[in-house]
Amino acid sequence: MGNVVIDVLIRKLSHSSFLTEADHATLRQIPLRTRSVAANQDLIQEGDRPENVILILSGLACRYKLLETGNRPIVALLMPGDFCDLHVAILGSMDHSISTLTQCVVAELPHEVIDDLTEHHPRITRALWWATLFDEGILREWLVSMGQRSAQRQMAHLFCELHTRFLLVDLATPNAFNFPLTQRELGDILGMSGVHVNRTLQELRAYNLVSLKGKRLEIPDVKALWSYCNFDPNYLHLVPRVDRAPPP
Amino acid sequence: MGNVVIDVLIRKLSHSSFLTEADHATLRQIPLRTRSVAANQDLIQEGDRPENVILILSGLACRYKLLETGNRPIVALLMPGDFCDLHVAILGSMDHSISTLTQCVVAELPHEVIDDLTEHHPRITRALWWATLFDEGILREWLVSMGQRSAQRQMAHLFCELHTRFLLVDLATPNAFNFPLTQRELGDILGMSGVHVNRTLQELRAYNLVSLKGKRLEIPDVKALWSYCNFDPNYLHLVPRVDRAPPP
DNA sequence: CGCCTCTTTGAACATGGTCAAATAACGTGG
DNA sequence: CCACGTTATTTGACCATGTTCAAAGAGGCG
Repeated sequence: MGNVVIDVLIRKLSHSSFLTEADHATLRQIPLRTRSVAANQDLIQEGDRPENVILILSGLACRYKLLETGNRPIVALLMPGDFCDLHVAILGSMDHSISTLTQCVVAELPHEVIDDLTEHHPRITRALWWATLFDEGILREWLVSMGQRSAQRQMAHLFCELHTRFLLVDLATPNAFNFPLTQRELGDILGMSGVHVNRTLQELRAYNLVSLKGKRLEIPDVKALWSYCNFDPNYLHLVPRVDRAPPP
Repeated sequence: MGNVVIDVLIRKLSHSSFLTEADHATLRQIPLRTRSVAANQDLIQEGDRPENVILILSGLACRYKLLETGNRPIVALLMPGDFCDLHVAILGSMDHSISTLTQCVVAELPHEVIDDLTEHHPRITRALWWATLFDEGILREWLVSMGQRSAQRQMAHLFCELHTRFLLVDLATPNAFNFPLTQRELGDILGMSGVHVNRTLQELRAYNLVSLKGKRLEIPDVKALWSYCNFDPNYLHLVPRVDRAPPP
């Protein structure tokens, strides 16, 4: 019964601890138009005023800005369960572009669906707001990483974060996850050249902190990696919140 | 009649183009408890679960994270009209701290006020949401700046942004604004050492792009500064939005 | 005046970028 | 399955940008 592809959204939003079973049912009743998109295709471009809200169902995508230099800094990674452009309903137009990094399956939700949810389902609304603030916390942490951490620790920190986020949507094992990006793309995320990404990666490998081969990242000792880069997942707001439990 | 100190909030939110005169009146009726806070005092600390939402009425404050290294990267500047912690109502706890940079006057709003607004005033809710997304856009741009722009252009870009933001709340002239930060603090924003801030500033001065003396920043030729760093205020979403005008 | 903080300067050093080329991996068509 | 072209990874050498450490001026404020 209902809509099973949206389960990945439910799985993510459940970490906000706002949703009830009834809300899950509501979400599962949303009619979805899904489509498959090849790798390296723009889903949305800067300046667009899209009619639909796009939800990633599978694959990896990114937010990026195109600079005059030709560089293409990546300012966010989007994974299954993430919305691309919830905020366009409020802001009116995109201030950045979104592209797939791998082949993706996405769902398109008409704005009316979102409007209806925000009108009639306060708990779901809060969960959606939680999701945008989740993204904002990540953005702050990336800014700190970029400004303050060494290349090695910055990269290690990113790996810790991605591991945690992939675990959220059941896309990681306790010690590994698929990491389909090229080193060049990883450099666009970390703000460093492809060459330096390569050297940094080799150092982390030499320390036995990670191994990246065949598009799969293995973390032999998660605790060791966490402590190497002082990873504290607090900014992801996943711990059970003691107060403000969802109303019955 | 009503509450004049909240005008700075109204002035900022008016740029979202969601609010009507009736909404302005609603906001002016909010009872405010204001207090003055000295410079360099924490308003909120990481991990706090504050009862009230804090609104800056005058002065400058910042979001920052305290690192193991003792460094204190600043991840946002808060100016009059900005909320400190709207998102705590959703996330439950702070993932960063907030400190004053100068003496500030702040207002404290009980969460119930926010809850009431979000319950009964959809246009105000959208304007508040707009404000959080405004912050997120800035965060993305800071990330791009940090990762991609040279020290000079990164600093120039920050000055352009601050000038624009101060203009929004009538705290800048067409060519200048008060800039009370030390070079060390500016370094915490830009992710560079105090020494390098000094040298970078001197270069911008030598190019006649800015002059910073006596805590006041002058921009002799705004267009020149914009084009020097390719500043495009699009990410601040201030242009009138063609669709989705506020309902009558 | 005297103290403290902020700004400025210099010199040595470290980190990461750029350029160029070699090697490896991947996908496609034969 | 192999040959080929293409893209990704790896390596080396040199260069640019920004850091660190140390110390000298300038300002602000009691």
